[in-house]
Amino acid sequence: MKKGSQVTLDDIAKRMKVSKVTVSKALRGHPDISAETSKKILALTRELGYLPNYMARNLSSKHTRTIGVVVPKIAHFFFSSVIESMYDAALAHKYEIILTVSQENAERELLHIQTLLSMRVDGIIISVTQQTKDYTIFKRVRDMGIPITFMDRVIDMDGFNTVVADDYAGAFAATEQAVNVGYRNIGHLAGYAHTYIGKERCRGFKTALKQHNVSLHPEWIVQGGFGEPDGFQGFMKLYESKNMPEFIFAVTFPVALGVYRAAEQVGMKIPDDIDIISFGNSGLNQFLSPPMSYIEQPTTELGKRAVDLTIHSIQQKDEFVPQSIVLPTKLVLCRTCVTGVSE
Amino acid sequence: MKKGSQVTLDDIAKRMKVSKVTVSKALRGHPDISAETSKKILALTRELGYLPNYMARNLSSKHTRTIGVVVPKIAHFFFSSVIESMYDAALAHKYEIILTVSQENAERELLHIQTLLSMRVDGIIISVTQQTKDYTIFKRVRDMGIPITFMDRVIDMDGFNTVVADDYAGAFAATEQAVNVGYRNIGHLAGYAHTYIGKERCRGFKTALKQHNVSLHPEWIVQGGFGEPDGFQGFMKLYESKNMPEFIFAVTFPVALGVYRAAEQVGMKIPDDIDIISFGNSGLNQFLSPPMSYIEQPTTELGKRAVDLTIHSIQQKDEFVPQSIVLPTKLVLCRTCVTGVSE
DNA sequence: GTGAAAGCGCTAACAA
DNA sequence: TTGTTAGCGCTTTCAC
Repeated sequence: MKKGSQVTLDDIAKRMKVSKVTVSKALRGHPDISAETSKKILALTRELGYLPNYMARNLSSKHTRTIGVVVPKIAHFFFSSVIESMYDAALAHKYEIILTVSQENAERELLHIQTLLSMRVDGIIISVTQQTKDYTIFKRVRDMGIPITFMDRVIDMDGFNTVVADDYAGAFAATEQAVNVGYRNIGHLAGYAHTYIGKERCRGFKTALKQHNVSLHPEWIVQGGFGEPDGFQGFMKLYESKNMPEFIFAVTFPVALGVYRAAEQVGMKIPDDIDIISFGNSGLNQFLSPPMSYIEQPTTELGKRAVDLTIHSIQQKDEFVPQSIVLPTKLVLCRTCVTGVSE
Repeated sequence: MKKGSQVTLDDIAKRMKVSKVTVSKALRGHPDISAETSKKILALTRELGYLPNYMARNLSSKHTRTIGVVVPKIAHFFFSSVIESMYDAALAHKYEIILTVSQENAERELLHIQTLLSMRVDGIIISVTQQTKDYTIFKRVRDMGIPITFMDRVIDMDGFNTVVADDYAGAFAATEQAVNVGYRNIGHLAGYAHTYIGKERCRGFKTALKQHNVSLHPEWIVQGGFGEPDGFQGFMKLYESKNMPEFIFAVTFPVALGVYRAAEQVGMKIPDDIDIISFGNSGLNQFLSPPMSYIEQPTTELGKRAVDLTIHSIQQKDEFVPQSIVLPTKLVLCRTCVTGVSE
């Protein structure tokens, strides 16, 4: 049997001696069709192994029950968790997810958005790359009437759905915890200042210091990316400056990992020689030595809410009002950032 | 602007006062069209922000340049790495990936395959769930003439493409290493015996023991799943039997993690009280304490080869010959499975 | 409750 | 080099 020989609506219609319209309606549970004909059609359909051709269906119906997703990375605890929950949420609504990966590359991101548009997805969920600066495509998508929701890595422009963790409050809580256990010399490996999460987490950090009258050392806020190598380099930069803080607030879990690796390399013990807390974690945190305290991100919730919101917007179609969802984070204490300084 | 108002081939054709066929050909770089008209068309196309409607294109062209992928999990180091490399490989061939997640659920797996079929993907790559027993859908897909390649989690039936790591040889090497450093009491947390990887890894384990004249204790081969909790339980079962091996070969990295957690809980030190090696690893292995020795799986290669092979099969279309690719693994030594027993 | 006609946006085959 | 005709498999609209 060749690929072309898939059974079609017409085949079923002919066998049943009804029109294909009847079959089409029966398959979609349209109330027009009598229970009896419906049942017969369903039976034959199953027998012949009929599978509707979505291309044809979508072409005439003008919607695809499909959501396009663009993420910067997959092999990354945060994103893989979020993505997995998106798939679950979509399934619950009988929507399909079309996932694409930008690999932190803005050009590739644009390409993927165009592909998703060509696939005529009903909505788009996106976590932008670290270097996304051109927002014209997003405006264009919105003007085309297809809802777009930004998740976690949002952009600083209004008029779009956003779903984020409470980056500010989480960073504040983490920093405050460090202060509470007695640290006064606190640094921050901060990621990129031009991204939303970089900005918000840094703001939470600074505000917490100020509110607790702890002096802020600008040279201890080091910029960089959000990955493990960035954490490593950031630590090294502090280390080589011969003027290290006692404590580091890492902007992401991978950055914190970089610190673990760097500390090991230069022979500093965590948490005694250098203490740390991070924004975000991974399932493997408990196996770190020592297990690190962290701000827990609601990954499952993030994915689910992004999907739910997008579908909601799709269904509103006409005048849709952009919504912003901010999800609470949680401070989880393990074996860092708990003892404080022995003065 | 509403969603319906996307610009179509016809719009461009009318503006250009040519037929839509000309435009269609120009867009696809068909040699029929003169360079000059082509250039003009491309320019207008860009200006109007035309994006081809893949539904329509695919409906008439009978292929989609799309590969459906079904995996049991995403938030898992092995799969997320493989998936990421699949995306890269597909991009290089200008194919799209439609990813679906079975969550280790055979029913959901079947559902996803049907969806992919409805989407008329040109080929399918699948890693089956731990409980997939019904192969009729796979035969059906094959009979429909659409290539299907199994990756890592393959089935025991011929006539399909397969891409796997050399599970047997890897398990053999791991076990042999344990023997070489002096262990004689060696156990195996083995996963499911009815799966291909479970079977092959166990076979490698047994063969290595036999070949080195190390006696095999059936009670030290404990079945279970491939996840972290399974490793935990497996360890506990051994522990509670009051008859523990000195060494454990873990069938997967998550299983090994379970052992780490269990050992910590009962107060046994790795590698002194109980030593271990695992099949597979994760980027976080170096942060374990102690870092574990492991059999490295060629995740990137696995993903790439699966995609390449699938596309190859798609392009052969007519008489396609199923191919089996076995990729070598590598023994990586860290701080377990290196010292051996102090007799 | 059922069906005929039209068309979704595109490509394939063939003419001109 | 360009255009005409037909049709992919389905849904929609409206008539019966």
